[in-house]
Amino acid sequence: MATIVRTRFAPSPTGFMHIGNARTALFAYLYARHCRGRFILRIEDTDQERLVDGAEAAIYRDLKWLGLEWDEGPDVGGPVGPYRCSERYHLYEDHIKRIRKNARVYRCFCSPGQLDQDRKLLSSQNKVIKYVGRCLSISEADSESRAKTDKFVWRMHVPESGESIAIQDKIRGEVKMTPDIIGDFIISRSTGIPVFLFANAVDDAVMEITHVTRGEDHLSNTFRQVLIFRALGYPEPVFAHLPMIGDTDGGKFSKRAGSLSIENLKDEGFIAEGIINYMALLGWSPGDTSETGEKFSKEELVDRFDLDRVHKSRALFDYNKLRFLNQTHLQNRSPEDLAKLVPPSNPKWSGIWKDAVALIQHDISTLNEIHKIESFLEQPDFDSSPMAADVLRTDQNRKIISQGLVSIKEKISSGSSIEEALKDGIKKVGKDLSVKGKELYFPFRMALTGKDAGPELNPLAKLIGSEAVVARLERAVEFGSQTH
RNA sequence: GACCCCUUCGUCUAGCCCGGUCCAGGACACCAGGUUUUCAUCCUGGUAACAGGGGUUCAAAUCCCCUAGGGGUCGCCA
Repeated sequence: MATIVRTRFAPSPTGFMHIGNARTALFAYLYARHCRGRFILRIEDTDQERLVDGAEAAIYRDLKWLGLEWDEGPDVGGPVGPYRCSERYHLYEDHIKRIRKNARVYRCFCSPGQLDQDRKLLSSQNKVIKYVGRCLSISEADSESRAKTDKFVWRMHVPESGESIAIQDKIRGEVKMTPDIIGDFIISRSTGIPVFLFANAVDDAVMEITHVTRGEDHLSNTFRQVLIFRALGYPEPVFAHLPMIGDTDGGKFSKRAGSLSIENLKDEGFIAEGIINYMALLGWSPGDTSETGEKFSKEELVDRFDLDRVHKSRALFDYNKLRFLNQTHLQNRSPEDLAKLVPPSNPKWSGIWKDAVALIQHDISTLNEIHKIESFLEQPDFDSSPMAADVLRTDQNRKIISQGLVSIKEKISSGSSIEEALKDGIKKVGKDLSVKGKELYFPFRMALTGKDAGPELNPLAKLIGSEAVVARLERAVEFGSQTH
């Protein structure tokens, strides 16, 4: 029986999903799909105090929006469920019992305050900070009787003299740690609920996760989890500790994590294809891209992705590159599609909206920028634009525009389309007054749009129609003469 | 403080395992030129990096050692 690759994404519902979480999910997803394996979603809600209302729903929403569909999870079920840790307590209890038989596990009655003092003392002496072992020597009989009245946690003992513990990491290779600095660690709280370290290891084992992909921040704790796997007699999974993502400002990523949440990015007008493409390139490389470019669809990523090519060092988030990649994916979409996704602010534009969107589709990096086209659909407001005044009030430009207007009107009345009329009209003034290039075109752009940048003029003219074109030019001439 | 991980253009990275083809390639950003009779799009070109120091070798971005810097962990958080 060939073992099927099983990866999981195991977020805790304590807040929004930021780009770091999402990238972890993406890598687990891509690897599973690449290997034709299974991608599992597990909600780690063992810390009831930190649960945030709606956070679990947000996880589903964001993953779905990104297109990272899971094969097993709390909502869809699966063969090794339930997939919510809070519904698996009976399983953890069984495993606590089991580990008591297989390993040195003991009750610890130390209070949190006591433990805190211990750590401070150790720290002031520049010693390794770990549990001092105060409760290790309590006899089984004493332990049993104290347990009836006192609060206690379960600790797993780590012999100091043991061999160094090695883990196999798919990204970092073999990583070793000597056991004398690990210390006896808590596996179950005084409430009876296991800590993350334990529940997470048990779940990964029972759910037969073959590849544990997670952030590098878990690397140090992995050694304890390996001890748990061994004591329980479960095979160890392959670990893949992903590099962290840092902030461009050099500051801590978490400080700006809010603005880098998936929800926020979506609100800013980024599309799933763009975000997926960008995240894949953060910490992973497809190799030589000089032939292929860096634009990849999710399917192409599934095809190429492998944990072997994940980087070891952390990557800094680069907003510019996200925008660029988002733009390339935006250019791929049909104008109809985009028009539907981003409706016009004013329903009166519904009829021409698709064509309007087509006009700026290639100039935008986010969906929200589509609305920029709306300002070109209205008569420009010259009065509030110093630049328009500068341009339209020169003698030469007034002449250019008014002569052009005459030609354009003639063309229209002789049956030309507005595009043709505008094009030929401008050409004619250019010839008559022998001006060309920017000198010729800029006055018309300003007269028609009131701006120095925007979509191509001829298609825009077609979009707004001949009446609007004439009206705008007339208004421009009038405005240009006001102070003369 | 201890331990673990990391270190190629400003940023993401290729190359590193299997030393020579690398006075280090691509992409974003930036700058310049071209196309579009403006801007943007698009095309072409340019600036820009092997953290530092020792070794090994005919030859090192690539192998070894040290130093420095960055990150992570050390919680009845995950």
